[in-house]
Amino acid sequence: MSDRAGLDFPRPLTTVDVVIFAIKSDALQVLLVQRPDTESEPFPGAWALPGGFVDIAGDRDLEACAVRKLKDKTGVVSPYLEQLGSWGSAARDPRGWSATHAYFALLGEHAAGGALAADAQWFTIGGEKVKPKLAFDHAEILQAAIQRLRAKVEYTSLPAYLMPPEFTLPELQRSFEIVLGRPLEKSAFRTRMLTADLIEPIAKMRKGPNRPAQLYRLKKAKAPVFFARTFNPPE
Amino acid sequence: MSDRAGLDFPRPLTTVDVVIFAIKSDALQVLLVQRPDTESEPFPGAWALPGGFVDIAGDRDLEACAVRKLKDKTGVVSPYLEQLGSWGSAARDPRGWSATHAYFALLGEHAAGGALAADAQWFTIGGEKVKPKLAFDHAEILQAAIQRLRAKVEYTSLPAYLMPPEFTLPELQRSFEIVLGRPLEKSAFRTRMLTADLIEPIAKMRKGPNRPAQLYRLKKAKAPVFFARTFNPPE
DNA sequence: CATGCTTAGTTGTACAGTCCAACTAACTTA
DNA sequence: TAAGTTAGTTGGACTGTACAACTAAGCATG
Repeated sequence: MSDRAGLDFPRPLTTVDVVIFAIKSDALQVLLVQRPDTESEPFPGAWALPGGFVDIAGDRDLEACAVRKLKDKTGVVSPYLEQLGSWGSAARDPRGWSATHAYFALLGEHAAGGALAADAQWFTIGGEKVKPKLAFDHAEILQAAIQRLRAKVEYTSLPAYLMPPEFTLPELQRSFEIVLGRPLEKSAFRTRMLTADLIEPIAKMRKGPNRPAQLYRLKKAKAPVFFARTFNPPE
Repeated sequence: MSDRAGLDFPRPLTTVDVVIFAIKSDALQVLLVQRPDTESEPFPGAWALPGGFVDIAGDRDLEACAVRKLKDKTGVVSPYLEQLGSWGSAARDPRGWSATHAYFALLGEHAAGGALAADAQWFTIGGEKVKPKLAFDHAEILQAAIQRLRAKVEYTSLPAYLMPPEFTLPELQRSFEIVLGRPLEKSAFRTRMLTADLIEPIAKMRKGPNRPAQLYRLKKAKAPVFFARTFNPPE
């Protein structure tokens, strides 16, 4: 049945979905969109990850489709976009066998504060899920994205993409802690960040109610940094 | 154009491809299949990764499709199968917009020594490629798989899946070195393997021309072990 | 003004695990 | 027996994480 000489066989429905993360209100949040509330649609009115069908006439490749769908809902281009994985089966969509190519994106604080499409909204992540029940297998995809992000935060600089353009080291540490859901040891964190080729100080301090803090910014065109060792796991 | 109310729009061709690794002749090898030598097929007679179209009537999900295609060519089920990623674009296949969901598999020495389908053959990997020019974008997929495998070998126990049922520690170390393409430090390697919950000694020694070596086997139903730290990078 | 509190930044020490050199153990060959 | 080889072990140096304790720099209060 596979590798048919002709191409006249049924093909899976093919979509791209994007898990878009940001830190808002001191919490990790994800962008969801509300599906149309019409009876002819699967999961009417339910919340889902942004995404939809691949347009083979307009999308050059999968990543271009992901970039398009992200921009449709947020109006911006993400500083970090990574392919998460794909899900495909007979069971995911009542309309028939379907597959999705999932990506996850990290939005900086300023980008995440902008206007959204009318059907889009930020939701706070609790554990490995959100409050609303999600359409399709999107809860599973969201969980996979959260697990992937958290695993990579243990040994990379990924949360730097969630920061505003200028930030202090304690603020950066806080972003790691929010994603991971646990405190990190300050001196090890500082050593890690200051010895990596990642950030540079700017000639400005953050004034607050206590001691002023040095402001930093990401170095130009910065790819994520990989560290040789993870933070120690929580007990 | 996306999220169309109806489903009467063109869909991408959808395939699953599997990068199957094994160690044979003291080298990392990958299984390739030769495409049909007919003019009506794209890349006639060229070597390609095992795979092909998703059969939406017979394949429950993407992974089932991958397992089927691996078994078609090798006759066995792999002890380790991991999703690698997906590639989809207008440019990969002259027949039209297509997407593939790629997996990589690790075959133990015994499984890799068995009979193959008539069109399949093992090829030695040099650097991040093989000698033959591959069909479609399979050279790119193979490169991604090799990079993924090597990156994960720095901090996991993955090469254990490439071993025969019984092995010595120096043999296990050799498998890591073959995949990584560089020597590893013996005492650190032994500490790593013996303190992980991965292998157990059996009541048998390997007799050879020098000192006898203790034989080990993988502990039952063993998921890969993750280590907190990578081996030090080569200079 | 002094004191206490808070957060920013720093420092010395302990620890786990990687690397290296050197060693002992167990075999084979000349 | 000596030399060579591989298997297995050990002490010390190194890296970077965690911890406790400290100094620095502000603010509020009495």
